[in-house]
Order: sequence, then C-alpha cells, then structure tokens
Amino acid sequence: MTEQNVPAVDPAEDLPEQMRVRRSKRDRLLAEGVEPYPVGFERTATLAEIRAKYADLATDSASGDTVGITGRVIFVRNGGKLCFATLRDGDGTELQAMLSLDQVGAEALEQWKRLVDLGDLVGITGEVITSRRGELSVLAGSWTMTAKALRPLPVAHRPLSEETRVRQRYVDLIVRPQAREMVRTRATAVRSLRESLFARNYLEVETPMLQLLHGGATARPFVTHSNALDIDLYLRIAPELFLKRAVVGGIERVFEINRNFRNEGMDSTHSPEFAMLEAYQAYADYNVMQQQVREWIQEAADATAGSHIVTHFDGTELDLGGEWRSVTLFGSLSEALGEEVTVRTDLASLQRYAEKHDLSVDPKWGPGKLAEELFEHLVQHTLQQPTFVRDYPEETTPLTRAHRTEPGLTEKWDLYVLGFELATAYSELVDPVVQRERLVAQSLLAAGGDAEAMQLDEDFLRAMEYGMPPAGGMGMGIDRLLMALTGLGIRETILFPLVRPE
RNA sequence: GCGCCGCUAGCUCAACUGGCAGAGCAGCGGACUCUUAAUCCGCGGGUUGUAGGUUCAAGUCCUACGCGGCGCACCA
Repeated sequence: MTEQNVPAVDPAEDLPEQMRVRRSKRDRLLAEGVEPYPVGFERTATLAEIRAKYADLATDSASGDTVGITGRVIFVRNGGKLCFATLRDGDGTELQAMLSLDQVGAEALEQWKRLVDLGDLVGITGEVITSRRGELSVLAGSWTMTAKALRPLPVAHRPLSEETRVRQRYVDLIVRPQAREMVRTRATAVRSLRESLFARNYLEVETPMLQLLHGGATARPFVTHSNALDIDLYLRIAPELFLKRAVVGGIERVFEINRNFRNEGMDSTHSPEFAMLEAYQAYADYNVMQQQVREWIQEAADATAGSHIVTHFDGTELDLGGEWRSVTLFGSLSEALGEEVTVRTDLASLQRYAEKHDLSVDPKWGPGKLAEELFEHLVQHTLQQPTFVRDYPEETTPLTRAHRTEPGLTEKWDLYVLGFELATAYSELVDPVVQRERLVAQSLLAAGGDAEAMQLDEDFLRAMEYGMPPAGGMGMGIDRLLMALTGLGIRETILFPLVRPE
C-alpha cells in the first residue's frame, strides 16, 4: 500500500472502502464549489424521446440539435481524451453520453473521470450525434452531477439475491428491468380493472379499513388501538359488509380496490396485506359475475400483454382467451376419483376415498368439508388453465345463498388458475332472518361456543333488514391477478412486501 | 410451530476429508479520442450472520440464537 494509492478518505469512518471513496468524492465536489445535489437540471428530452426522434440518424453524423438529458450512469468506458457512459432514465431507456476533450474541455473531462461513479445521477447538455460505430449519443458540451450516489451499485449482469431484491426494492428497480416492468404491468392491470368496472356502470367507493368488528371473511385480524376513542380496532379482513350496506342504500353496482389485512401465514401465495377487488351488482347472480370476471381479466390481459395469451417472465405462455372451463366441485372431484360423488355422498365413503389417496382426515370434518379437502388434494393443483369451480356444500359456505335447484349446495364459484385461487363469487344471501341465524352460528363457533365472546355486526344486520336486493358479489386478489399475468410469486408482484426486520 | 438447506469482499459466488480465505464484476493508481459488461499494466479490499464450544489448528465439526429459502402444519 503506497501513499499514492490511498484515497483521501477519513480512515476513522467505519465504512466499506467504496462508500468512503464516494463520500470523499462528494466532499471534493463541495470543495470545488460544485453542488452534488443541485435543485434541478434543465432536461429538454427524455432518452426515449431522443431514441424515437433520431432513430434514423446515420452513423458518424451530427444532428445539429442540442439537448439536455438526465439519467443514472450504469456503464462507464473512460479513455484518455474521450469518455463514454451509458445513461438510463426513468422508463428504463438507455442512451450513450460522450465526453470529449475538445468539446467539454480539460477541466470538465478531468472532473468527470475523477468524480463520477457507476450509479450517479448526471445531467448532460450537448449535441445529439452518432458515434463512428453508429451508437446514438449525446456529445457533452457540459455535464452536471444531479445526485451523487454514496453506495455502489450491485453487479448489473448477475441477479441480485431474492432477499436483497425484496428488502431493497429500490436497488432491484435500478438494476433489473423486470422489476420496473412489474410496476408498470401492475399499474396497467389495476387501471384496466377500474376502467372495465366503470364501463359497466360500477361506482368505486372506499370503505373503512379500521373497523369495530371484522367481518366478511374468516381470518384472524390485526388489532390496533384508537387513542381518541380508547377502543381497540381491527384492520379489515374484507370490505364485504360495508359494500353490501352500500347496495342496501341503492348503490346498485359498487366496487372497491384496496388492501385487506390478514394476520396469518405468509408464503408464495399469501401476503399479510393484499390488494383485493370486491364488486357487487344488484339483480345479478353468480352466473353474471362469472361472465364479468372473465371479461375483466381478459381485458386486463389485453391491457398488459396486448393479447389474451400472456407470456410469463420465464417465457411460458398462458392462454386466457375464449370461454373458460366451468365445472362443479363434485363433478371435478368425481372425475378425479373415478367414482361418482355428490353432496349426498356419505362421510364413510368419502373417508375411504381420502384413505385411498393418502389424505389425513380430521374427525371434526363433515362430508362437505371432507369433499372440499379431497378437491384441494386431488384437483386444485391440476387447474392450470383458468377454471371456474362451482356449487359448494352449504356446510362449508353458510353465508351464501342456497342453490336454486340443487339441495345442499350453494351458489358459489372459485376461479382457479396456475393451481391457485384467483377469484370467488356468490349469489349473495340477502334474507336478513337467515343471515342473522347463520352469523350467530358463525360467531358462536368463532368464540368457541361462548355467547359472551360472540361478535355480531348488529349494524350490518340492521341494514339488511331494510332490504338488500338480490345481488351477485365477487372478490379477486389483485396480487394474484398479477401472478397469473406474469407467472411470478406474490412477493414479486408487491412493490414493497412486508419483510422481517434485518 | 416442525423439518431440511443456506448466510464468505460493495454485488454474485468458490474454497475437497478441519491445514496460509479466493475469483469475476465493482473500487484505487496509471495508459488510451470511438467504446458497447471497453481494453492493457499495477494495487488495495474480509469480525466467513451472531454468541459460545471442541481442536495444535474451524469458513468447514458441535450447541444456541438471528435472517432467508423450500417442504409440512396452521390458515382460506
């Protein structure tokens, strides 16, 4: 280690070498009277605009046009009197900047070589030209540091570890085009859903996330506390009970796209906070919702992929076009078992099938629950193409309207794709007397039979007693829609997923 | 909650059966006016996740803990 090779940094600072070097470059900028974080930069064109406008500029020629561009330095190729840098700006477009001794001058060129690192944000003002090799470039007349990066960029050509991608998404976004693409795809899909619903005269509302009682689904909630009211509140597990209140009030087509919170396990298809579309339509039923959901998803595929055939990031294709397969729960189960089973098949027979297929059975399960477990064990993972699975046992769906022709069943479907549940819909139960009976039973169950611990949403029941029109209702996981469109895990579809503290 | 696998330089990864911690990129010094993950010469960079233990000797073996991944369970 010779004295000359030691960068002028404070050795007392306990930082990695590269961070000390960058801090010292920031100091040098300040010492030379250059602001490392100036208030702005006069950008006259985005890199994409320049690429579009000068796409036909001949090799080794000059346009005569001067522009101001900005971007993050992602590659540097410095020579003695001529430097090249690849800049990338917000939409991911890259463009080459050139700094030559005769154009930018000795001092500016020297500063560039001495003070600019990979990852810095810079502004370049100069002429649009093409290099001798034909690369579209901006030949700098001047350059400006717009934000000095104090941390080194990770290697651009090797993938970040999955953990770093999730924990430091900002870095992931900088280095990985796919990460930026995911953000755009998600925004496009959500926008498409809103437009699909607006086009069908649905109104978008926002209902409480802080709730006195949590309802509308079966899940463990997060608990929080209001200081003003001095009461505990729940983060909602579903918006359902408020959206139904809106339908009672005459908002006949209503939807909400927002977050739900469930205090349960996290895995590749479950996130504690997840975005959900829930929609209700008066005088519709689960058949109507089935048609609509298919259309909304196909419209989202069109918006994001330009086709009903979506290409996943691993290159595989998923065809979301046309009519989708529609089966019944018991029909699909019968097919998988090779034996006819219905909602009337007795428990002992179902237990024999379970044993035959190595499914361990909880003795508390009734025949309906066991049939659903068999479905999940045998059928669910086979449903890669979008498939509606219809008509669930009353036993497992007590809050759903009874099937209009099939005793013992309810009018509910689940939509499966890639082996996971993407959406669900119901012909809603709107009889307030039956609704109360079922809710009381559910609440008692949740409270372990303790009537004192039972939580019943009396206000919701009061609303229902004013009369809710017959309605179809649906819910779809937004994150899961993005999983279907991209083939990625749920944590890749969420920009900043919850992670344990480092 | 249980089991298995992993955690090594800024990043991505090597290091055989316990025997001097390495590479590529990045960084630092130098050369280069047409490069494209530039090239060439030279150099530095480590509390091997944390805390203990075994051993002459631990990245490597043992124990506990932390974080991550996968599977199971829970959960819809």
